[in-house]
Amino acid sequence: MNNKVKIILPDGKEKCIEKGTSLRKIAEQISMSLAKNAVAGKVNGKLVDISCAVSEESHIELLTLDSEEGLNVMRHTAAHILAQAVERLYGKGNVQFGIGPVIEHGFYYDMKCQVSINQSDLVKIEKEMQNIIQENIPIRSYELSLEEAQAYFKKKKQPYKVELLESIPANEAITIYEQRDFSDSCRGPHLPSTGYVKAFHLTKLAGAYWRGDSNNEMLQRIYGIAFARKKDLDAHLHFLEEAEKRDHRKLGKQLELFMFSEEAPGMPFYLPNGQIIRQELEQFSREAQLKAGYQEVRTPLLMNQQLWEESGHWDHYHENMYFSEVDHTNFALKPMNCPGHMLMYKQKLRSYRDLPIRLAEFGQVHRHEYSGALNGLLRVRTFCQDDAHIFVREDQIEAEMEKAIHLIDEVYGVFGFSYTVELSTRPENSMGEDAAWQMSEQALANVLERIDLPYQVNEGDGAFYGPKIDFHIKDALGRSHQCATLQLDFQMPEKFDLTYVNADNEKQRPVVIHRAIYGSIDRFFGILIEHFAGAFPLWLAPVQAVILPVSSVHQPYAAQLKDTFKAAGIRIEADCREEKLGLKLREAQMKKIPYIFVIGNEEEEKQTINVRKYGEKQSQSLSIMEVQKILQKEIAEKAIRHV
RNA sequence: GCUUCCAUAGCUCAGCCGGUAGAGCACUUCCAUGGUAAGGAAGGGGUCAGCGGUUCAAGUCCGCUUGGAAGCUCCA
Repeated sequence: MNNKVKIILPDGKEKCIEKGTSLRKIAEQISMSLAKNAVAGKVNGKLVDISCAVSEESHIELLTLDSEEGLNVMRHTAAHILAQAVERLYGKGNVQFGIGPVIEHGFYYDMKCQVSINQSDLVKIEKEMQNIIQENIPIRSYELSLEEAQAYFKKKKQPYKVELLESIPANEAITIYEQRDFSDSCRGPHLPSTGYVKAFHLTKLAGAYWRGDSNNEMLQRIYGIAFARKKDLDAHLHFLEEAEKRDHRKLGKQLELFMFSEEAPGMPFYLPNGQIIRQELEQFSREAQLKAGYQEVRTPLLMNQQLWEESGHWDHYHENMYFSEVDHTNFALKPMNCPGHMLMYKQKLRSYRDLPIRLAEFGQVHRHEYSGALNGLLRVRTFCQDDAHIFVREDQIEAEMEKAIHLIDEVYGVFGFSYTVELSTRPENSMGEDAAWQMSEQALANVLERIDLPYQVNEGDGAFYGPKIDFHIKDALGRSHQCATLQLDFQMPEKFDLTYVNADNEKQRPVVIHRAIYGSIDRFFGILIEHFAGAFPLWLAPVQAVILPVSSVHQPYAAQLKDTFKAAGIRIEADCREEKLGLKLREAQMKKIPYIFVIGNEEEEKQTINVRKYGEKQSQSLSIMEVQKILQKEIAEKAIRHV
């Protein structure tokens, strides 16, 4: 009998091994360093422990911590070590465990502990985890039948584990992973021993509902991050620090862009500096839209409840709406702009020749969000949408979608955002006929194919009234935000009985495209603050340049310059306080003002300006006209500052 | 909304085991006329988020309210 078996390595090389050889032994045969570094493996694409024996011809892959998959094995083991540490510290039987999966950059474990764990306990737990790693406890696994496993966890008083096992098919064997005093059911794989866990850190503590359902009990969740090297861990901690420095809430306060107040939770107050930026964003969008054939409109904030009942918002959305009763009539603050635009469409008879009609509005909407969901400008209860509704004939859908995509591309390009696109198709409880859905999904796909825009399909993630294309922008720290959206809608025209007269003088139903580019101007502003770390491009900067006279004798020249630049349309200030240049310069830098103009005797004599750009050390003297031209050009081009 | 944590001067924060409030920055005034990231001095500024309780005594301990932060789909 042949007790040899062939294995195929990732590079295509084949090898003959004894039947039943473990992956660890295979690694040893390949190289000592691989044997040392391999933490898990893959047999025919399936993740397995390094101790897994190979008994038939297979594709073999050995994983080290250099691969994402290997790293995730380590993170998973780290989660088990966390559970073990908690159990050691709080006593067996005092902690019930939920799930402990791997997440981006790390892991978490949900548990119910007799005594509640607080932030300062994390240090203690982390120390115990270090001990467990030091002890380098071997991790072994064995299989139990479902019944055996359930009995096992019942005995261990782990009700959540028992519940989890219920959802596993009865014929599947359950793997128990054991590391001395701790054991857990787990799909695996895991590291060979606890000592393989390298750099980790417990980051935060939070509540989490059992199985994510708010009707269930709340467990305590401990989050951790873990990396293959201390260096990677430090880099990630540095990234978190950087993100914190850029936090728009912090910068918003520092740069006096906006504020919040108890009197209106979740509703931003824009301070003069912030309002300038908002206005610029709005104006830029307005100009781009007008060029693209949109007409700007404005609809009331408050409309009667009946309208919202007709539009279907009452049914789907009234829990998120604000109401008010006046003159014995119920009114609602609009959570969306669509119904208003529908009424406008119906204002007169429309011909097929009129379409497409593109109605745009910077519409202020109110939506009641959970208090716990509020987050600076990123999640608010009132915000301004750069909303538009495009009324089209069916045959115009593709062309209009394409135009809208180009507009979005143009706008995002200005901020230096790259983006990815997702096409979401018909969801479960959707309205409308199959044919219409198929036609429209196809239309959207056609457009994306034609303009060669790569996209990902999200099956069943569309709105209940039609499919959509979402745009996700990537900011300077690599984080992704969903902003623009293009949604096809057959329901709204139906509900409002919208029609146009076709060439045969018959009434026809138009299709509506919902379109937003920034999405919420408020949220987009928040994203921009973090993207630029508060150092806005010149066209957005609330103060574009500041004049710093070296001493008070230069104040008249400062005043003259200020007038000149103001007249040229530049937002400029003169800092004429009786302070030293160094102080004024420091303050101007901290306000991230794009240009600093220093003027003294030399400049006044030659009628020049000594210009220093934000973030640069050197400065240069230029004539007034030259400086004015540079700034005007930079503003007109909406150039991005590279700081 | 729920869980945990937090709220002290305009801002950032200190304040131990409960004994009657502190720093830096900012602000005001004065001195200094200063050339590329903080010149010096003096001064004003607090219902310690709000309400209630325990106590001889509460910023501190306990409740409630308000506001804020993190998290609450990533399935052994």
